[in-house]
Amino acid sequence: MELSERKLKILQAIISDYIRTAEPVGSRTLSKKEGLDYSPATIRNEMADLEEMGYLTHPHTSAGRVPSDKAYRLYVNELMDKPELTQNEKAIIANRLRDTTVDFEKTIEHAASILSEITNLTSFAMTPKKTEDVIKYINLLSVDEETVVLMIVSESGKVSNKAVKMSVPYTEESLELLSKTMTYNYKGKTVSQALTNNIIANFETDVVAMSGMAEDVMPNFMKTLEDMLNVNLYMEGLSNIFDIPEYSDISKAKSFIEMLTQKDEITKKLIERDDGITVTIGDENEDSNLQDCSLITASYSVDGKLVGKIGVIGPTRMKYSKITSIIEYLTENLTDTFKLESGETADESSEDADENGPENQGEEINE
Amino acid sequence: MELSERKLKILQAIISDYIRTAEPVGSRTLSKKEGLDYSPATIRNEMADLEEMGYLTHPHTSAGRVPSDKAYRLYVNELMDKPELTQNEKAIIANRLRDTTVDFEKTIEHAASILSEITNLTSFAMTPKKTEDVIKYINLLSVDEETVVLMIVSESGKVSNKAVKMSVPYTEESLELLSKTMTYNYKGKTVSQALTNNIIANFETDVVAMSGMAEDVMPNFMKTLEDMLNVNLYMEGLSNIFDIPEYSDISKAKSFIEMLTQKDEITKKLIERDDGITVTIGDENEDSNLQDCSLITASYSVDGKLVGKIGVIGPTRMKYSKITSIIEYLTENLTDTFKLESGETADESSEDADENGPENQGEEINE
DNA sequence: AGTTAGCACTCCACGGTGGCGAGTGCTAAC
DNA sequence: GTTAGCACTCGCCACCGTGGAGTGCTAACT
Repeated sequence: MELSERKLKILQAIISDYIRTAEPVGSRTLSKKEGLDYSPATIRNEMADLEEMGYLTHPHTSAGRVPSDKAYRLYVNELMDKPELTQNEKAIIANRLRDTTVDFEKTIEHAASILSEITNLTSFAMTPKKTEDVIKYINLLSVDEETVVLMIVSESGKVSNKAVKMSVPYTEESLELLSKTMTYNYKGKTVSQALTNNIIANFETDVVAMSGMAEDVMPNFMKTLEDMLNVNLYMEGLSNIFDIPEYSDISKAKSFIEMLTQKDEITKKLIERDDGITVTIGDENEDSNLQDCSLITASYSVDGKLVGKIGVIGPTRMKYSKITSIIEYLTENLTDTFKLESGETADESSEDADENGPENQGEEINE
Repeated sequence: MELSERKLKILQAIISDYIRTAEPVGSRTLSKKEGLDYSPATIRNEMADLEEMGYLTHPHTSAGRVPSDKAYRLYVNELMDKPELTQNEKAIIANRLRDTTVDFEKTIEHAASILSEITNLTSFAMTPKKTEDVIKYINLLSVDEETVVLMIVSESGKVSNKAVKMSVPYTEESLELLSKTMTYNYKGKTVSQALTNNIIANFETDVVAMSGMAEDVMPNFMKTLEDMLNVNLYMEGLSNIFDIPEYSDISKAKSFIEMLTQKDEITKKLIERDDGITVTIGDENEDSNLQDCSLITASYSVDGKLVGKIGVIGPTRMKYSKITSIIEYLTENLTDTFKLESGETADESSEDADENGPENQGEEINE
């Protein structure tokens, strides 16, 4: 059976009505809609067809129709119109995003919380996976007789460090030599390359003279590199999931929250997802705990390379169009921020962040 | 009215029964208990007295008795016996705690998750408030023509850094001079002292020759110091709160989770709490969302000075005795860890962490 | 052939009812 | 002071019965 013009219209009406009200939609309600000037009976016939085709379901005989995941998929792919955000809405997002005084991590966390507040959904944001980050600079710095600080600076401007207890005496000169040798050996390599290259072995043969120092430093070097690969996940608005009617059942809510709080799992899944805006709806999600939810994620980039993810999780019955627009705009903004400022010095704007007046801060973007 | 020996016995029996079963306790049940060889009627009389004195309540006429917060308080203060953990239980905690390969932050997070798993409650752990941390060392390091890295090392071994974009040209020598001057000025001061001293103003007058560089560096210095004051809060086992019968009501559960996920608020409250083991029961908590819960917190220290907190939140009906012992042991262990290793190099044990065999890892401490 | 009115039917939601069980409070006897 | 006995209270639960919303089908209409 083909999806006639009229069927599409009806389907769209059902979907948007259901998204708005969370109530099954009946034929009478629909027939009163603008642009659907048919009797309830006619609409019922069409709905029966749509149900047969898998676009609608029926909680029980005498209830209205509810869109299926298949219907949402059609809606997202073809039916919905993605509205441009208004200037005002954009200003709210941009202002709040700029209103971060601290570092990169905090900005990401902040972005998640903005997203959650605006959408009234649970949001999350993942810092970039830094596998491809390139080592720029390695330095060892004397702190006291037995402590040095190992410091790794990467092309993306990230600085990682670790205090190292030295078991052998050292001089400023030997420290500098070791720093230079390490920089020479690893500069230009990505973090993951450096890690796979079996660093320690290489070193022992290369620079026998200071093998004692290297023995102290290298394990810490590896650990710091590993640390640099770590991805942080921030989650905000967790309690919003209680607005999903499916989770008014406590045991379901519990297992859902259990799943969401397993950051490692979530992170893995986020990494696997495609870059760009990605929507998965209901049973398109593998995880059984997610089958009543939809996920919208998008990626932002840092320095044009490293890719982080941000997104929301909510009921399949969510405002796909609006939310997609919001996330799109938010990630564009993030990417811009991290291009412009090239690294950590992203905070001159803290003084004039409220130039559009503080009255914008608390507003909410609706509909 | 006095609390006779017999009343205390009955009260204790009710409390421990109720903690175990979560069901109101009736007179018949009690009279069958070891050591309470009175008829139900006698016990009923005593219970009526206890209720009048405020130690028991009554969900409704024909239900058994339930301990009041006042009763729990009495129990915690006087009635309960704090059992020493068995060697096996201690080994489980110690082993799992040692099984952290990474840094300080991760260890704290790990401790929270251990605590949550063992107690089946929601746990949290706060990293120390570093107000009292003493600045040991400040360094500026050239990365490229326009970027330097500012690094602050503290007595407790914590290293903080920040990449700084320089708006004026600089030489290695001027960098070193600035580092030395800063170190000279701030070494020995605590982070909070340094912050209150109006650093920037001081500097402009002192070292006119490099005021351009200082103008770039000082704001970042302040921000980094502020950053050092940040306290991180980790929370684990959030979903365990659904086991509290009070929160089988969705709207209550929602507002509860809302409260718990406001990290700033929670952090503030944790900081305010006394050091050492502290138990607050039900309505002893100011927050209205916490009035059905009890909180047990304890403090651990790092380097003998900085104090962090760790604790659990659960139903007033929790196993106070067991949980107190667990938290006590855990914090002792944490304090030891951070004394021994003095700083960041806390990970040699990663290889032999499972010396007692991996079969211990999954076990749970019951009763 | 497509559309519509009419009607019987289905099923949920909701409020009331009655029996059961657990546990109490009181009284009177031990 | 302790206990047995008994009436009473209340929550829980299962069981209606009714009302409303919405459907599917059929037959009539355009």
